[in-house]
Amino acid sequence: MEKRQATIKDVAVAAGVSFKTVSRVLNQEPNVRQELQDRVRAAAAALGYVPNIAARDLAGGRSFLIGLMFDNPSEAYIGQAQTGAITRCRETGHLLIVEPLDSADDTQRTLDSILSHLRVDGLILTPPVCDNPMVLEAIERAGVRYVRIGPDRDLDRAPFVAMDDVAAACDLTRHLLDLGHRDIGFIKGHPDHGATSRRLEGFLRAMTEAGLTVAPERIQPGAFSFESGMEAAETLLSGPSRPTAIFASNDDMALGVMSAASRAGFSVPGDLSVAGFDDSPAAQMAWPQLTTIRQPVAAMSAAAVDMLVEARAPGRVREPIANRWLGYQLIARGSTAPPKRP
Amino acid sequence: MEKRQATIKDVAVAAGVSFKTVSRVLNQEPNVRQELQDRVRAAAAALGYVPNIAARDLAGGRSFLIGLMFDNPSEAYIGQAQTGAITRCRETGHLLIVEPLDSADDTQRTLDSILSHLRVDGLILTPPVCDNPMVLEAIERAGVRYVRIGPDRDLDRAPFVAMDDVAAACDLTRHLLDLGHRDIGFIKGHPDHGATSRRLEGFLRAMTEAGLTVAPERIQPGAFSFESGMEAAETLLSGPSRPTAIFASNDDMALGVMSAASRAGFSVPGDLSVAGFDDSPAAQMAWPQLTTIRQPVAAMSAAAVDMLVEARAPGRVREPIANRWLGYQLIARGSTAPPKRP
DNA sequence: ATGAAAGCGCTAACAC
DNA sequence: GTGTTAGCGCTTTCAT
Repeated sequence: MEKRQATIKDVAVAAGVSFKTVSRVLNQEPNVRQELQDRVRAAAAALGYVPNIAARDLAGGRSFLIGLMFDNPSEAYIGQAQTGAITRCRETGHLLIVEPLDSADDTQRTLDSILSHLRVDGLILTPPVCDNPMVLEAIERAGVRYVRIGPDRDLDRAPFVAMDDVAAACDLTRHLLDLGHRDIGFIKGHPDHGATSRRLEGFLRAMTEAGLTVAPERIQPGAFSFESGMEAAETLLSGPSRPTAIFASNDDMALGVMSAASRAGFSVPGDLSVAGFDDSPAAQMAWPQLTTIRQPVAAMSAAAVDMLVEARAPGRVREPIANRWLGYQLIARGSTAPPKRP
Repeated sequence: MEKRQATIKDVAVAAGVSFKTVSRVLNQEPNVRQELQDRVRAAAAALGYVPNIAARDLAGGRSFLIGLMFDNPSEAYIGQAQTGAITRCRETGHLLIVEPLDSADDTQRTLDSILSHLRVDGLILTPPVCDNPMVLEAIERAGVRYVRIGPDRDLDRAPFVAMDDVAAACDLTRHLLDLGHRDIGFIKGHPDHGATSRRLEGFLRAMTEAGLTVAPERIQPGAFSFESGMEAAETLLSGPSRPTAIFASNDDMALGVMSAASRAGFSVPGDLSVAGFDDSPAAQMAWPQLTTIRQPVAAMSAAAVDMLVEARAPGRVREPIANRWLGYQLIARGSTAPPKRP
């Protein structure tokens, strides 16, 4: 059988101080002499002391639990989000609770029930739940603090961590420019999504910075679907002159572009370079593989944990959490190459 | 701001009893008159009372946290396991904690650290961590109760929930027999895996029950890999007489069989029926789609939660947890059909 | 069958 | 700077 876990009092006795001083050291509160801090830490280490979460919760109102709420069709995305969150949680002494939501049964009652039993210091929401009004309302009603990952709407409603879509689109466009492309088509995303305008903005900025102007017909509407990418590509490739590269606002549309291109007799990347966005699993299955932008999912959820934990640090006033914009990763693969005719 | 959460005392006042009686009702302890039970429950419901987990933990030593530890390459498997576990956790008032392990950094120190901070009522282990000796030792050292899902080795070491491989293999064989097959080849799995012999046993049992004898050359070795399936199929299909169906001990090998068959000029299922095991994602992507056995992953993790929760029910002596064998699902798809020549 | 008292391990106010 | 005194909300004794 196990020996009884050491408590804060055991540490206090071993260090020759009052147990309150131990508490101060553990919580990094000010007003403890360096010498005592060292003694306390040494004693804690020697005893293998681990604070009792339940007691800290009961007395201090902090559960040291972080919740991850999701309702995402992509298992891979969830896996990355969990990994990133748990890694940071371990560093901060928190535990990660998962709360998968099944859009089917998410009645208001179910949500309220889940939330009333949930006792976390903060909740992380991934897309698309992070944009679900009913969920957000339930969480706010329950008075739980939350951080959204890559939200699409209502950016002022709550703190979030997101990828810098503008910079990423800018960078991806520069990749095409560096390859030698000058005439680049762009396919917009679904108009309801916030990312749509940000990606367009990044594209235009890079083009402008390169001293290029973009003809209006080079910018086609899309809807983030394979079909919409195909249709847009047909339009872009049918005119009297055609672009040497197409930047689709996501991978699904980029795949549609590749399909339309091959049907029209153009080879990728020989006759046409194609770039996507998201690095979805399909991006690697396509042939040639898609050049795209990968979201830093693990880093985003890790950052979300940080934001939540910091917001509840001892002696912290309840001030608003600042949003964070994280870097992305440009994945250059086979679907982009220098244009044949300069 | 939120109103203060109702406590057990509020419920007691509302119900006109002592708060200890409320505690008894909530914990389903004996010795409370039915009338009082009803009154307490009504009061609790009216106040929207939810027990404080931290307080229960501190006083009673139960955290109402269940941990799910995994290190599994298959995101889909993990997703199902999580869904099944969380569903049951919600019913029992528990929270689910995830502990992904990264085989790379699982030093003994890391494991001990993780486990010392983990404060759960029980741990669920999925394959392959559930067969990792270092992990099991660390958990036992930490004195944490655990249940394994689909373990492969050391079945007596700790309670587990598993699929009945023998029955499933038996059933899948019967499916082939019912289709009219009499000469069936079998490809064994990797010799190190416990499932290997169980699946063979099920196959042989069904054949025997059908009054058939199996020639030794109809049973080929394999290693659960695509290549080993291919090689085994080449052997099975090259002899003077060939089976009309092949039962591979997992999907990867079944896919190898299909590949070898088409290379040898046999069509599936026209000339040869092929059955696999596992219902891996690839089983649906193949053409024709694979007839196979699906493991009840979600049901298994739900059962694991049950076993853990029941073991800690109030007034429960610490008696051993009984293992559970769960049903499987036979997924009949296009790769199996009646034989051409009877 | 019910209630009263004690205390789980810690943090939050206060003292000194 | 450091220690003391109260609880947090519940379960556990132990009375009755």
